[in-house]
Amino acid sequence: MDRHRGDRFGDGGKYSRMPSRWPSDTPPNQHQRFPRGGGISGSGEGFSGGRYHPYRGQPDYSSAGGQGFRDGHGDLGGHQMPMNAQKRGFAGRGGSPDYGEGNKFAKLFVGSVPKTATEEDIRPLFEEHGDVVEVALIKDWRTGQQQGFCFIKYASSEHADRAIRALHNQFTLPGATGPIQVKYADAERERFGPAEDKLFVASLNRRATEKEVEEIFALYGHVEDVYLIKDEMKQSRGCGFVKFSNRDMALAAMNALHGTYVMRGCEQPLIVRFAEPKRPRPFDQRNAPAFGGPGFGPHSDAVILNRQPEKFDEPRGGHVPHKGWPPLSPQSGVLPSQSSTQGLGSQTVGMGGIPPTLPGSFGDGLPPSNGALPNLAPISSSSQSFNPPLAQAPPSIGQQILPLQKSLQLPQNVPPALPLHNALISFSHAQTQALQAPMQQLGQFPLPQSIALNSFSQAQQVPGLSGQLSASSSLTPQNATAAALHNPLGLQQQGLTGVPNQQQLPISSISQHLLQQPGHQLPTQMLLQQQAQTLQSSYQTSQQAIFQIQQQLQMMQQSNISQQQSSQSAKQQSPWSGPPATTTTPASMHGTAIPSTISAAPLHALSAPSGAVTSTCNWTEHTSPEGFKYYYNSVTRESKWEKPEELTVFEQQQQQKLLLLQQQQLLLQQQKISAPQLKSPSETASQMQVQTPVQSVQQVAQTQVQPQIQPRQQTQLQILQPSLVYHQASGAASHQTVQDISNPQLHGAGSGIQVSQEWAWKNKPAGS
DNA sequence: CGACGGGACGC
DNA sequence: CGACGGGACGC
Repeated sequence: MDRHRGDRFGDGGKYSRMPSRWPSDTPPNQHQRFPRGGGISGSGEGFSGGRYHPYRGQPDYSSAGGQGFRDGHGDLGGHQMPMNAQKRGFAGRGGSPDYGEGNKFAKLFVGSVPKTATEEDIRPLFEEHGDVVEVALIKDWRTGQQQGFCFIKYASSEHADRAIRALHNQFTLPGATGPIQVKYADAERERFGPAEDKLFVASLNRRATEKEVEEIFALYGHVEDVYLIKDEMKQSRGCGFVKFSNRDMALAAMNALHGTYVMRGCEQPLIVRFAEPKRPRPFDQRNAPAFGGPGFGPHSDAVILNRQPEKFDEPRGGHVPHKGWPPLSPQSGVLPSQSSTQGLGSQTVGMGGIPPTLPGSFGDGLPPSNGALPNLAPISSSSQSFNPPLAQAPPSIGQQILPLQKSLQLPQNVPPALPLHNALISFSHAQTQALQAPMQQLGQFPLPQSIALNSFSQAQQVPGLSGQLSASSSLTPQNATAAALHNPLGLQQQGLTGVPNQQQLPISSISQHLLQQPGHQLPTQMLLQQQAQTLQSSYQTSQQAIFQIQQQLQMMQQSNISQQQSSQSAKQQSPWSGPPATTTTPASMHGTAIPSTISAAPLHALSAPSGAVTSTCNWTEHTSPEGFKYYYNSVTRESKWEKPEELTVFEQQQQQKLLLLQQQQLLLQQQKISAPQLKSPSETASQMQVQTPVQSVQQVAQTQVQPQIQPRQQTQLQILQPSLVYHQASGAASHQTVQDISNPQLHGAGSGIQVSQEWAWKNKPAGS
């Protein structure tokens, strides 16, 4: 049909794959058909290009690709939900062969296709990942010139999903200027419900690059896209969009980062919320909650009635950033032109108030160089861009804590209890961290490993430097949890102790110290009550955290299953069946290989808690831009205004689990309490949680009055509860952990750095 | 506070 | 190769 002249790229070179993807998602076979990599034409140098993710090719950390994950639409190849759930009314534009009759096909938009490409150039690549029903190279109907993009129609969305995961940003077609973009066609989007995997992010450091932003968000899931809005001068405007592979990741990130994470050089914590539709029409009923029957618009009374108080769908997280400014990949090297950065740095905050004592305190493995600012480059820094920014970057640590303070005096019409939600959310962070490592080991989790690890090791550092301690104090709890969670996975040893160099104060030792602290001097009463309240008020949020975890666990399980299957079954399978072999153990793991067996058993134990409880619910609550609640099913892609009964039931189950656990703990603790000394305030806390229903919100705010003690409690709890957490693993257990974990953060935050330091100091290794 | 690029429907 | 169809954000 339309072959085209202009053969710009004479070389028969095929697709040049982005380097980093090489190991993981190359289908075993099919190589012959589509020689990739090979001696590829260097043309596809994606790095300098202005597009996002020019860096994706960097070898450093992003090892595993985005595959192995169910994507936002909740499909994991194979099992599928009865498609019938697909709404008929709107979704399928009736009549069309494409959309009628089951809506099977899925059309993808493919961008960055060389205008000279032919179908023969394109099709094979996509056939590697699914049944291609059609390839449509779009060209201007007048000039006949190709437009540089095409549409690929797959037999089903599962195939399409696979293709997206495998190809988006992963290949550069010969002659193209950047990697191909693979996503659902606009026209398809409305069939798949709201894309709630995209976040709007503001309060970013204007000097931050897309990469840096990605690194922050990558802790919570696979970041597919980062776009920073820039002014005419190409300068970032401090806000942008982060797109995840699915909404759970997005939610996790939002939970953790919003209102808490302060980028270095910034005074305000990040604003993170679901992005509103790009199109001028914000919330057309046709798109998202499209169903619900006639007269069921956002403005109908029904909806309003359905509206709920404020469920913190967009909570603020107790996230304690790994480090204010992620250590950038070493090789990212230097900006050639320093000149271009003239005026920069001006808007960045000075070091106001924060002691400039933590030069080397950031990743990089740099030993904390005492006091010197020497390695702090002057303003010109931006060239070195990566370490130097410290120059004007006040110790992120301090900043990271500040946000928490701020969150305590939260602006918006948020109930005073809200701040404590931080706690829970931090859980999701810790959880994420905990789960990441294992998953990465499995090669299933597309997160920058180095980041997670760094977070760990950094937290462990807790060196004598007081300044850093503040950070440590806030990080430790999370890591403690992470560690705890690692345990059941058998990962703790590797994951934590496997970083001997940096680990100056292993969690275990911390815990021990904490345990050794006399605990009865605590004015616990109020605290406990407050905690109790926290428990209550944060239930909703915890639900989310729990849900996320369960999701992740599920994914892990599924991954394992598929792995097993794939390893058992013949190697010659459909190119797109099953995940890639995950044998490669990244060198970055400090040579600590994790037994491949870790996953299965413990995980099952985790996600198969006491009894046959529903582990997940595909329904999740969302808030439309207008503020109306609606519900979206990640599997069926249905969305509706009314709360699905499934969800209600699910929540009830979770609630029950919670209560159950509480009771168990109550018993457990009553026993202990009867003992001579009250050694564990946290126990009492749990007790109180049960006994004290709802306290006046005011008290919550006062929580911060008792800073130093919190950490102890927290850690203690960690130790006391592990069994519960592991074996019950129910949402309740998780919740518990979360809650307790959070406190130290809040308190540390509330009282500022000194407190944190104090705490850290007080808990320093025995000798002192 | 802030809000969207890059290419978006051929035959 | 066809073309949903209610009811209209809010600065």
